[in-house]
Amino acid sequence: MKPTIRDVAKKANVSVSTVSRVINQKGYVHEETKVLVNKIIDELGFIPNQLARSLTNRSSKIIGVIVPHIGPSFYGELLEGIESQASAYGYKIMFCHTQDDPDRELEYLKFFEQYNIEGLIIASNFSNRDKLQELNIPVVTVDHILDENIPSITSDNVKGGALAAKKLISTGCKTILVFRGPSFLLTTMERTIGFLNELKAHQLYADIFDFDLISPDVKLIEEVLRNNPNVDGIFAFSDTLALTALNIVQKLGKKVPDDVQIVGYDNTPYSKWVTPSITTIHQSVNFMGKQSFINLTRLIRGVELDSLHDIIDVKLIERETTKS
Amino acid sequence: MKPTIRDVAKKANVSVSTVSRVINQKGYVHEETKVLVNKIIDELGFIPNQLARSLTNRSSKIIGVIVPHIGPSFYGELLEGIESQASAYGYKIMFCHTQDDPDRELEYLKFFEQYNIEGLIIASNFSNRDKLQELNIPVVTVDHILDENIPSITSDNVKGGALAAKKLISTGCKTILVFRGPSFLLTTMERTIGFLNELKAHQLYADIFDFDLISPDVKLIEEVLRNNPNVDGIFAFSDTLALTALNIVQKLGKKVPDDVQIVGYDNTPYSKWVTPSITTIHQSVNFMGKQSFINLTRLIRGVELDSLHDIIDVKLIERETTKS
DNA sequence: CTAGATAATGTGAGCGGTTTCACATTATGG
DNA sequence: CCATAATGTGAAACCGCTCACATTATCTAG
Repeated sequence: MKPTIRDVAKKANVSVSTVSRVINQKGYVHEETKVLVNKIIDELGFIPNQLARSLTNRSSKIIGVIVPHIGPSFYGELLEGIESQASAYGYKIMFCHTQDDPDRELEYLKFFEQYNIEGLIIASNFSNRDKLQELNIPVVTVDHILDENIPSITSDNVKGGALAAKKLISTGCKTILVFRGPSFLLTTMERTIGFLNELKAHQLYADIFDFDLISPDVKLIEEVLRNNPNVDGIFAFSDTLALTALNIVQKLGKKVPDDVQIVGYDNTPYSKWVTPSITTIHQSVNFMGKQSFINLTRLIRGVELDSLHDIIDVKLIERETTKS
Repeated sequence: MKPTIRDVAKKANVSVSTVSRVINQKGYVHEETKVLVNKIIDELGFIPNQLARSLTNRSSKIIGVIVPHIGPSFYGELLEGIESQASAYGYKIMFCHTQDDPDRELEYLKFFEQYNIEGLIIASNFSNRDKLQELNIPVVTVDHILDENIPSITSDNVKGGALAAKKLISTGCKTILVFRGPSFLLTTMERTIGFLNELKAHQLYADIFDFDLISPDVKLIEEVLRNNPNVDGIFAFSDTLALTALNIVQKLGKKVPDDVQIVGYDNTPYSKWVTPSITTIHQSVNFMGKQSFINLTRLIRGVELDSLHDIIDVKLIERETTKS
């Protein structure tokens, strides 16, 4: 049986509260007894039961994290960022992946509630906004903005779009296609705006097509490309999509970047290794994860945030799918 | 304030214990009162506090998961598998990534202990075997075998190696290189054995080089390839490694698969989309995750496992980096 | 030398549940 | 018809810990 605080108290010949004080470094404790108690704690291998603590404290040292998927490297990196920061602060994270299913979201919220989580980081396109209110705990969203009043960390998608546009324009593209994600995503819309604005400034225009960013419909891409034989520039909203497009473009007998230039998004690890390597927009995902946790702990402690909506800079990584 | 069981009891005009019986469907409770209590529970939106329950039950409904990283799609998929299964069983998972640091492992074990986790899934190459014993909870390892007595789920790495060898042999490779992972990994050794055995059966031999599977040393690969100008077959232990090698091989002016054939490992999403697409060994990672959770819950319930060490089948996915 | 401040420790009531036990009521059967 | 079993309910102890408050020991100053 695991030793409890009482076991420690008994063996040290002090009261439970004294042991508690030692553990929590609160209140007065004589130096000698402190040493003694710590020695006994060590001997017994006593580890305070966090569940019991949480019960009295209402502070579980647990935060919840909701992501739509885990597989794609974006979310993997995000989780890594959050987790490493969390563990440094003594927090544990409970996470779930919703697969964009609102029902699962709800279910998970209940789960979290049961464990008195102290805060919630949401990286999915969350649908149950009102339920969130009921929970009455600090919430931070990442990669999305759910509500004006809910703090968020997003990357500068408008700039991302603009950077891609500038690159394609400066290298002479005239007939440009945008292979973007589903239009209900904020990221999709922002990148689109950034991109189109930049084009417009140069009297250019682009046709837009919506795809699944994770496993795009190959046939559809091919069809689009066949229908647009004059295309000389593509802005794809994920490297996966860029890679798939790249593949098909080549299959249709065009040279990249000579005939068609492509800019992807995410700077996934493999984008560097494929041939030709993919020019892409880099987001500091790990940093976004860390930052979201930091902001969340601020909210938990009741500290004002510097800015409600943090926007993380992005940059263009030039590689071989664009001309120089 | 969240409603407690006492609030429910008061409003329903019954005792707390009755409410508890209703919730847990234990012991006798009159049908009518059951209906009434359930109605009130619903009205109040009462959700039993899992922390409090855990305290009496010693069953936290939490399991711990330890992975070395999260980013690589292998672990992402694994986590997805575990998590989806866990949530279906009403379990939550707490996870951490150790980055192969034994100290972090220890730290996390303490964390987990504080939360009375019911079981542990380890997918990292765990170093603190003895500490594990002390924890005294069910443990399952995935992708590794830590100990004869600790149940494991691994994929059939020997077969994976053999499949790769068969493929390369059957398509005429004579001068073969193995680009494997670090030799301290079980997976590395098993694949090596499977591969070499198959070669030996055909009086063939391969030179072996150890690399980091996630971010391999590019210069080193290039050096190896320059030193082995006659190579006509490469077995790489990850798709990342395969892709990197592919890249360099082409840079050195060789054709894939005409001059050099390459077999990768993992069947990562992008392996299908690169040009040429990568022939690779597919592991059912998601399934491994699910299975590991299922086995773990068996152990938690004290049910005997069908087999202590489950081995999941692998298969060869033929693509364009090998001849047909 | 004693009052009052300060340091050190103990007591006991929760936190929100579960569970044992005792008791009351109703059903079964010889 | 009364003994015995099955059913339904509540009171209270307990899970392991924290915290407000009470108590005692020590110190300092007048």
